[in-house]
Amino acid sequence: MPDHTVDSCAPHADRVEESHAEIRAAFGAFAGKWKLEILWLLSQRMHRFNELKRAIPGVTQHMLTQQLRELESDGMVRRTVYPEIPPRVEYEITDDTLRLRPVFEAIFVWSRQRQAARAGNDADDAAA
Amino acid sequence: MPDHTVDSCAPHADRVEESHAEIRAAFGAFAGKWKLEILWLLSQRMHRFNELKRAIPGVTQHMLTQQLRELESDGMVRRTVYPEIPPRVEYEITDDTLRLRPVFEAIFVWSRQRQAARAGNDADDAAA
DNA sequence: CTGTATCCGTTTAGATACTG
DNA sequence: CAGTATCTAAACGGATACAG
Repeated sequence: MPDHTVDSCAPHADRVEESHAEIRAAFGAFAGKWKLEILWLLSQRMHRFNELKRAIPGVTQHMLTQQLRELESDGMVRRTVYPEIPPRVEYEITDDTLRLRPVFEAIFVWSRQRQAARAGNDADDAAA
Repeated sequence: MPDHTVDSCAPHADRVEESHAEIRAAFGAFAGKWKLEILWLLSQRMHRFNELKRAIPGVTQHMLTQQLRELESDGMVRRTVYPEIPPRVEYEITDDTLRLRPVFEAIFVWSRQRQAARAGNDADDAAA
């Protein structure tokens, strides 16, 4: 999708500065040690609280609750409480975070290219 | 590049677990408050130390040095020292980080969709 | 210019106990 | 099950001063 809000003849420096502000804002939305991992898990499917806790080795209840609350107030995650015994709380992504899937896919591609490049370098080293 | 190490008829859960390990590793590579922003700036062009410092409002010399050293030892950034007076140090991306550009572009797309969705919701709210 | 060293406050993290 | 509350320790981050 081309950007028709900006004159495409504008000097490159303007676009870079605008991009810088944008990317800072975007990065801020998922800054936090566990947020990307939480969002990635939720982009696969809905999770209950303890499901997330088990799925993320190393996270504590304390931090998981905190990060989930921040994601919720940023509109990145929807929290649904079922008033049952025992209690059930489900976490889902919102439309905003569903659109993060291409980002995760791009990260996958990068990660695999990086591993392949390293394997290639290792092979070169071994051959040399 | 398809994954031929795994039977493509394998249950979905296997792929998800494999993906989880991959994405954790990938996230770890640019975990750190300033790393994504540094990598994004360097993906545009080479920067000198103080250029980066000026370009990243809020970063301190301390943290910038630390994060650059970590990125360097992870092979994400190349550091070149010119033994001149005054000293000159240049930071460039490596091939590994050049391939992060699609990730940044995906983040841009997401960021703009998010803003557009919010503007749309605001318009809906106003119209209702 | 490009750092390093130090001090200090904030954030993160882990452990434990307790609640609806 | 899904949290909250509290305490403590460690890691992170920022300000300042100093150095090659």
